[in-house]
Amino acid sequence: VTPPAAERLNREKILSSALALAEAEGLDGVTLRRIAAEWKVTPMALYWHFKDKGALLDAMVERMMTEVVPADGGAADLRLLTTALLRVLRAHPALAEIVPDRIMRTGPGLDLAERVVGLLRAVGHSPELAAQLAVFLLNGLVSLVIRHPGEVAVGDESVRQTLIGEKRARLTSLPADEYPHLIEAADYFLGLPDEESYYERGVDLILTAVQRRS
Amino acid sequence: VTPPAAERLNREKILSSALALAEAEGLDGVTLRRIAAEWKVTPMALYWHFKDKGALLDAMVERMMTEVVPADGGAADLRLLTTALLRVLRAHPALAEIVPDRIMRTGPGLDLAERVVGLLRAVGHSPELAAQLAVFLLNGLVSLVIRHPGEVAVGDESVRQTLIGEKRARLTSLPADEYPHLIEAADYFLGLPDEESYYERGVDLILTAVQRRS
DNA sequence: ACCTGAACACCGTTCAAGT
DNA sequence: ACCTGAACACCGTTCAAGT
Repeated sequence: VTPPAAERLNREKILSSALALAEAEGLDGVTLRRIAAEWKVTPMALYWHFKDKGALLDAMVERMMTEVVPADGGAADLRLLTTALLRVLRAHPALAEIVPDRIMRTGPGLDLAERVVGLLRAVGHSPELAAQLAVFLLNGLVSLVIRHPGEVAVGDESVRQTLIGEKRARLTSLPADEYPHLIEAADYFLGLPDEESYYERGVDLILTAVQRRS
Repeated sequence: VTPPAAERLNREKILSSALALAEAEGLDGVTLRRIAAEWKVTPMALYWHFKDKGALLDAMVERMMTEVVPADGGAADLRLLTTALLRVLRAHPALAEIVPDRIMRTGPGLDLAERVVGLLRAVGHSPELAAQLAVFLLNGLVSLVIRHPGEVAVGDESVRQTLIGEKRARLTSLPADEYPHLIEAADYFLGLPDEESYYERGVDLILTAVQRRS
């Protein structure tokens, strides 16, 4: 009566469901009960494979971090490391927000942090400042992704359109004499004319701050 | 049988409970059911005063933003505006994380944004770039507060001590030959030697990035 | 105008028990 | 070793009804 191994649940199956749910519906769509339902199993079955939901989220971030592979030889170049990390965050926007709290709980995350702090130490910064700069770098990248103008971290497409519509209405109906600059920049807040230049500027901003330290 | 006005529920009572809960237990402690219980009322009573929970959170951010008062004459100085905003975010750390998504839904938030974008426009930036820089500025400040090293956004003190203890154990048990730089900077990740210099450096980082635009 | 009652559709988690 | 059953302690929200 014991099911064959192939039909048994395992961490990999749970993880793949969780990642798929996150991509399809955002982080709120990742619930233990829904993952369990996908594998026709009770929610409590998951607790054998993961200590709790936090451990599952850790594993999701860990999986994500294994995808950070800087361009050849780029492991010693801060800009290349930065863009490699940004690429992965953009590939998993729903997960980006939990990265800062969990990256140091994962092996590949620790490796990445070690490299970044090492590079900043090599420039002559103190251990403490190097650490602060590294954290600032990560937070900056995450903010670029999760506060992406015009994006809303919600799975349902119709809800998203409604929210964007409301935002447009609010912005365009602002009194022009009181908020001239916001109205002038309304397009920016509602959606990006050019996504790539948004991220290029963002990375430049962050690296400028991190590197031009007096 | 109609209760006198003084005993009736109103937005102000709800708001003050919500803010107190946020301060005491973090954002997760802010639930409609608990607020209702404090006023000996059913949860549904709140729906008369606020459209939904999102509207309550908007009101909380709005209240917060009214507290942003730059030093005398500082409304035209980017650094003074920045530190005034930071002061308020630090006073309400549990609310800081919802500020970016909701600030533009509040009157005082719009006023602040208008001023900041205006200052950046005055320096010669395009409307789009001024907007991106303003958003970057806000996100940077919020990140400083909510990812404050050694802080955990959880109300319960004993749980917090446990989490901090686990983090310390993880960091100090790292193999010294693989993670020399992380170990060297472990103190930074576990708690701040000097909180004020952390924020000073943070503000400098952000303003450096925002102002030194080529 | 302001609030209640009852219900719906969810959550994560614990604990004992089964195979 | 791996999973189920039953239960607990919560969430936000809708809708009709009451005063």
